[in-house]
Amino acid sequence: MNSNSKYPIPIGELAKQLSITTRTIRYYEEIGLMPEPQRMDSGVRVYGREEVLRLKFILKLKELGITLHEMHELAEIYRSEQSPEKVMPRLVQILDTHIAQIDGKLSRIAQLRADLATYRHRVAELGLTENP
Amino acid sequence: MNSNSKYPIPIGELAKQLSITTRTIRYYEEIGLMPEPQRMDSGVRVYGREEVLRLKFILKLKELGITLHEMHELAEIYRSEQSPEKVMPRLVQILDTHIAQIDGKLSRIAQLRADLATYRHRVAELGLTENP
DNA sequence: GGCAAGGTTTACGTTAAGGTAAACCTAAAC
DNA sequence: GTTTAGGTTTACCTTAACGTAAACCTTGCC
Repeated sequence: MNSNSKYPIPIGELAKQLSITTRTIRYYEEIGLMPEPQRMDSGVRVYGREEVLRLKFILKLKELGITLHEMHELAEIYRSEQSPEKVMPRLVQILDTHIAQIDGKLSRIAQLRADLATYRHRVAELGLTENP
Repeated sequence: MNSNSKYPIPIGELAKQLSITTRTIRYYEEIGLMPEPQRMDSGVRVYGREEVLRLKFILKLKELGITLHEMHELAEIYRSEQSPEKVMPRLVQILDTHIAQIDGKLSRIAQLRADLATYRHRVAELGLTENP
């Protein structure tokens, strides 16, 4: 075991590790999703383990289609309640809403795809043409 | 049977019927997704059955997450090939791509939801907090 | 000492899919 | 004849999530 100085990590390296840009990290700070980090004497932002975990979670949720706005809402709940127990229901609710939407869209698009395969010769009638 | 003058239909009524705004219809024309329609003497746009079908199809695809850009691509293929047979493969391909993306997202988000239910008490570690 | 790498802040640019407003026209209604 | 409803074009505004550029600073390196 080593206290292998992985942390604190400067913004540039963190960005590189997560395959995002420093702009993105600063942007999340700008809109209040990320906390104001420690700075080096030169003013460079450096991040600790906590903040890195938080950022990773943000990226994960984003990848799943949760908007930064929704995350902000969750962060607000946490900030005012200081309890994960209060955050969970809302997070689950948001996830369920997304799941429902995605699920519906998936079945409808699959249905359309099936219809197209069956009625291949009738594409024209679906309106992709101006000539009957 | 009546030639129940449903067509040609002026832009305002069409918009109302489809629950969109006239701006949207004009926008689709602007970007070349809808053809330039007939006009009344006053200059008002009027649409025939063909164009209405086309617009409905556009709205359907849009609802399913197909971008206007992708539709434009399909329209281009049709315009140059003049054959639905040429359009179909690309349309199916686009749909498949979307299905794959949606499907992946759906399973990942469902997985996260399940994880949250199981590790409810560990939300903090997921980074939604700044305090270990 | 000088420059290149990598920061900093401030601020304007971008994309998608329209919204909204201004200035004008015309047809129907009162 | 003038208000009202519904068009027309032109053109700037909006939101999300950053990109990009300008002007400046600090640190390591030759």
